[in-house]
Amino acid sequence: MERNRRDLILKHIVEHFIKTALPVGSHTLIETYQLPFSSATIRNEMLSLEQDGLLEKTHTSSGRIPSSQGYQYYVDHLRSKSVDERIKQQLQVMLSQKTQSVTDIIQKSSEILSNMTKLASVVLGPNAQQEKLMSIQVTPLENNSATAVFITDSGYVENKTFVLPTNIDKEALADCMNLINKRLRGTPVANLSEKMDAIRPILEDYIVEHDAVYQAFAQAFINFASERLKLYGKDSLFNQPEFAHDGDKLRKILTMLESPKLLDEIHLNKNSLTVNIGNAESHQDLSIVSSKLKMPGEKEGRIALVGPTRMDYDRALSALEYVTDMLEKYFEKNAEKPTDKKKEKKHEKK
Amino acid sequence: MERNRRDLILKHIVEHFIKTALPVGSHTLIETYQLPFSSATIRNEMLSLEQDGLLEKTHTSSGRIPSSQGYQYYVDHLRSKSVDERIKQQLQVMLSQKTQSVTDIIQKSSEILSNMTKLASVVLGPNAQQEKLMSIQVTPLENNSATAVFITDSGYVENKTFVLPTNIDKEALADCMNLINKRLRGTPVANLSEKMDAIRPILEDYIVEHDAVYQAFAQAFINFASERLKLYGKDSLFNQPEFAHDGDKLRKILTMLESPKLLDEIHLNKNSLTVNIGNAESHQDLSIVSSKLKMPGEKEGRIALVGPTRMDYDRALSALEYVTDMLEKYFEKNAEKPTDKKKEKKHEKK
DNA sequence: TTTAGCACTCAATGTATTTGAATGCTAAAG
DNA sequence: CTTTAGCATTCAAATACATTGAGTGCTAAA
Repeated sequence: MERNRRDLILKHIVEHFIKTALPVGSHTLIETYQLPFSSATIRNEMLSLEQDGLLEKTHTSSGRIPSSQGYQYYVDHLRSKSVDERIKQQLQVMLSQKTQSVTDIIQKSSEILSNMTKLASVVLGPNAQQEKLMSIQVTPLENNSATAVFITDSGYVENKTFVLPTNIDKEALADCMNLINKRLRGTPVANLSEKMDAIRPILEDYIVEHDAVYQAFAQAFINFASERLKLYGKDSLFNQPEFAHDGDKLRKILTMLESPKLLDEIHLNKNSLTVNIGNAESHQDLSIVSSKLKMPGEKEGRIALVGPTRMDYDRALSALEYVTDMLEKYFEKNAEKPTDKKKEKKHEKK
Repeated sequence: MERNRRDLILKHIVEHFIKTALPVGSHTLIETYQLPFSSATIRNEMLSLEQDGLLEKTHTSSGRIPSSQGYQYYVDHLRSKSVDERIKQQLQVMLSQKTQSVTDIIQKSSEILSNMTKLASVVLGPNAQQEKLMSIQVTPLENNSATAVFITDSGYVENKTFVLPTNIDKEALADCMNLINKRLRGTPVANLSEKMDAIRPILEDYIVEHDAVYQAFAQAFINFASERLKLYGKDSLFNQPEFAHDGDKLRKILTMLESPKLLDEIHLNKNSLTVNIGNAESHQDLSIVSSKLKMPGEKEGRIALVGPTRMDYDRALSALEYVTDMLEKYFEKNAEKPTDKKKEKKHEKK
């Protein structure tokens, strides 16, 4: 019974604070939640919770707000794990559409998540070790330039346009690219840069201005290696009251969202589901909730939700859990499906 | 003489306000610029300028700030047109690098502009009427999916991955794509959507799951048609004092920067160089300075600088003028250069 | 036409005072 | 031993009020 009351109070404080963004006092608590205790009792419990580091005060005579630990405890033991029906619906509708690529699906899921939780959603693609180069194509354009297009096995495309001082011989180019493709196909994109040395002689053999091509390739490979990260619903954050009147804070958040630090933080969340609360140094007032996502082809990505420390963790976590679960099931189901080897209609040349 | 003094005062007021963001009073003006008139004289002139709608007061007994018209007059008649040497240098260094594509050059120029002016820089690519489709390639991936890559004549790449419920016959696919390429090459991307009907029968002929491909193409064509716009140095805006303490305003600005309205505004600037000042409705406190840019192949783009109404117009305009001038010269020069028809080394098959 | 001088305005700043939601503690009641 | 009533206390936030100073407009003299 004792433990129960303590938890109940903490739960209410966290949830009330999440709603109002205002410190919660003993009196408010009794009134709004009709608790059968006196304010003094609540105060005693609050004192104890504070001593255990789960609550904080903004000043000596203010109400309490949850501490990082308090949020953590709430997330681990107290939240209701209720999934918004609208998310279920939207996800189902989305998944029922046919011929969508994996990327499409993840992107749309991420948008749904962001819309429903009003948080920014970050998608981290499979890392450069897991992605393999599928094909390189070079298309000559006008003006002595050409575009190189690189595709990975999961359909990620990188491209780079470059200028050749001389016109390019299309046949030589095609031959050359065939060779390079054979050499590089299947290489994890992380290792492409190392293989540059290997293809240089091939380029030299076929193309006068091999250096331009070499540079273009090198550049593209570097881009490939840099983490693929997509951000959705950044604007949701703007509407959070804590940032509304503090331009400075908002600015920091936005720079944070585009900085590599964000990635580091998400990477730190190794578990399948973790909460990372406002660690003073890197992202004050910012929390990250993230979840691993198994993708087809033994690949692994991550979806994360980013928002103010005072975010609705129950909502965010439940939504995130639900969505990643459903996606994994969907991917598994579609992988099982016997790869239909039926040939395409053969077309007789006209 | 009279006209001169008037102009001098307006010029100083505008420039002082641009520096300080504070209303300028008669006394301040004399002191900081050592003017040989009494404060009363200045006040008389200021009154007259105000009556002509070039100055404004924030309250009855405050100093003056320039009105929109005031800025406009300043820009048209008063600014010094001095180009920062650092811009000249940086641009020169950048242009001296070889084998850069047009896009690279424009992108880097835009970054230089943004850095030097501390404003956000917007690049508007050639419109969908000017860009022509160069090539379509479909690459099969694993998991029954495939990626279609579309390239325009100036090297802009669009791609779309889709899933085919059945495995794809590579030969049929290649034949089919050859046909479609022949049919569509050279089509302005704006007109691609219309031509979808024409390619449907071809797809039906060759590919069982033609609908998936059709959808993917349609989607990519829609993306193509949507304006290509790049934004650089958005963060520069954060550091502007007017936005620092007003999260709400900052938020509006940022949403504005990503909204299609921005495009409309830039499009309205038909002249080669115009200033568009804080029109109450769409973008309060925001000004756009934009310039046409002739690109190789009879194409036309636009570069714009976006910042607070109180921006350093002289600096911004001079920089923008200088950069677009230099780029156009560069493009012309490189077009003149006789297209070197020298063949590539022919490679003997091993 | 210009300027000195003066009365006046008003945002910004500073200082006190009040208010009220909260606490902690003590002592009595359950 | 737990709960509660009651009371002194704290402190941010609101309110009111006075002060300051940079600015104006106007008038009358240079």
